Amino acid sequence: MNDLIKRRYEELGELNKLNFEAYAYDYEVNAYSAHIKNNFDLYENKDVKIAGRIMAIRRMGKASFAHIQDKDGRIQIYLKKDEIGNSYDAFKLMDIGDIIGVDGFVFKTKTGEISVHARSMNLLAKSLRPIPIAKEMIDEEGNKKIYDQFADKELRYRQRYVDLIVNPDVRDVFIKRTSIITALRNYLDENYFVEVETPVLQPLYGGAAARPFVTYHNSLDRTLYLRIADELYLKRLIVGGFDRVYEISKDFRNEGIDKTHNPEFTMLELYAAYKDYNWMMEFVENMINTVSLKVFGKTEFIVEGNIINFKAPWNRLSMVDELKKHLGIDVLQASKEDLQKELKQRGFEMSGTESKGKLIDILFEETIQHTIIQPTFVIDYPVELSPLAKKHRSREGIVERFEGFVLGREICNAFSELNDPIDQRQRFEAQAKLREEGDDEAHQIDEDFLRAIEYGMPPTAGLGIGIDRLVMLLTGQTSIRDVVLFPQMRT
RNA sequence: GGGCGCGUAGCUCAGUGGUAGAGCAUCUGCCUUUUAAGCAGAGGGUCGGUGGUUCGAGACCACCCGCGCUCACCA
Repeated sequence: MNDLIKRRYEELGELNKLNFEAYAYDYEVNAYSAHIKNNFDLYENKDVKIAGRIMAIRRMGKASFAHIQDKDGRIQIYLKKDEIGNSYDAFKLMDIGDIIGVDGFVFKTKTGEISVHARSMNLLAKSLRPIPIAKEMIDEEGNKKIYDQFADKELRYRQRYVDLIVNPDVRDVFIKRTSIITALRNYLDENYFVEVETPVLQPLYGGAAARPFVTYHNSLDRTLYLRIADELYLKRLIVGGFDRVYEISKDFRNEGIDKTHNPEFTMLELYAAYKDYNWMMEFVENMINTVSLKVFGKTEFIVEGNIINFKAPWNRLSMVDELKKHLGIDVLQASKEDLQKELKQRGFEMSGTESKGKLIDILFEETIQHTIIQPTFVIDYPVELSPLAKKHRSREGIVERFEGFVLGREICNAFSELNDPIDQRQRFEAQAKLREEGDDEAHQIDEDFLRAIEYGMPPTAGLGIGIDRLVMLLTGQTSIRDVVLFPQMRT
């Protein structure tokens, strides 16, 4: 044990001798730092009870100043030996990191800082470990400078509780995250969507192209999969007569971890009966427009030096038309070999097992996708890539599907849902064939899902939005780890 | 999984083969409106781990662990 920790255990004993309980049961808080500072005229000379963690101490013999941090920020407290007696001796044994309650009146110091002049002080929880304290200073231009900030990313993610204590910006991002999700929920609720919960443990996984986590149920004696998507269960509910459903929940994909991928991530999926993908495009742009106004009061964001505007309506681009325009290739007419040749010329390595749809997808990703900066719906995807989407009503070989892109990154995926059970069976069979050929991300045949839509599923529009990535964009974070409280780490 | 980089005090970092350093934090003393409080003094290290090279390794070499960036796969 290092000396800093040993010291704190000793102080704990000393505090007990002074009849100071190190771990209290409660404290009647009636004011918070930010509210006091923002409403000084209401609070001046009024009594308040505040509580929080000591973040800085300036002792001057028989009087001391300290900053304590509560849920909203920091406020200074002032303690005088004359006035708090025994508690002042206890305060001498306290450290940065300890949690205290202060009862006192609000005043302004000589230098103008709004503070609480203590009448009494209670220890609520003794901190036994030193926190990586960062000192703050406001320079002449009013900019906040932080010294020795706790910056080691590994420690910040593994010990998020410490990160949250010492890096206030981190807390702000997560509060924004919650506000975004709340705003999405409100918007959906106002539009008559019903929030539901569907199984995380599934006997068959589906609804996306991805490798699953595999687990095992002992008493059922069978393999179960952690869901990779909610889609097939939510559409069963559309069959069951819910007109509009949504679910916000974790999906799990057994893939690599990087800046934009965490193995468990939060997905919003929603389905609306009697609507198609054209309706859904308007719905999405209005939803994001509304949410950004509600949470941030604006639709314009500066992300990585680009001004992004989420104001509806967003651009629309046809994937096949763009490829024809920019590369002069009609991907629908072109053979698989033509596409392979085209990609090879551009220097892309292929395994040779890619389907034609996949080749079109690669071509699009490599040539056009990264040029899309402003929020844009890319429409009309090849049928091979979209086994759950309805065929385009007038164009051969493509489906009624769109993905939303911002800054070259996908933020949502949607389609007119395939409700023809005969077509759906054929699509599943095509996927099964790909699977046999070694594509371990190809869709499994879900007989019960087929059975469900054989009862009849109304025409339906469906949408999935990766919440983590949406939060990244709106809060300006460049790593998914900075919008997930406890990101996956090697153990 | 591949490539590049990093790991030294609680935190942030110096230290290019010869006694392990700084600032903040901690401790002692002084200080009753300070604010990166101040002044004077003190303590604190398995230099990520294991081997190796060397008279001598924090530094050089090998392997391992962890993290970051990046490429591949995916949302």
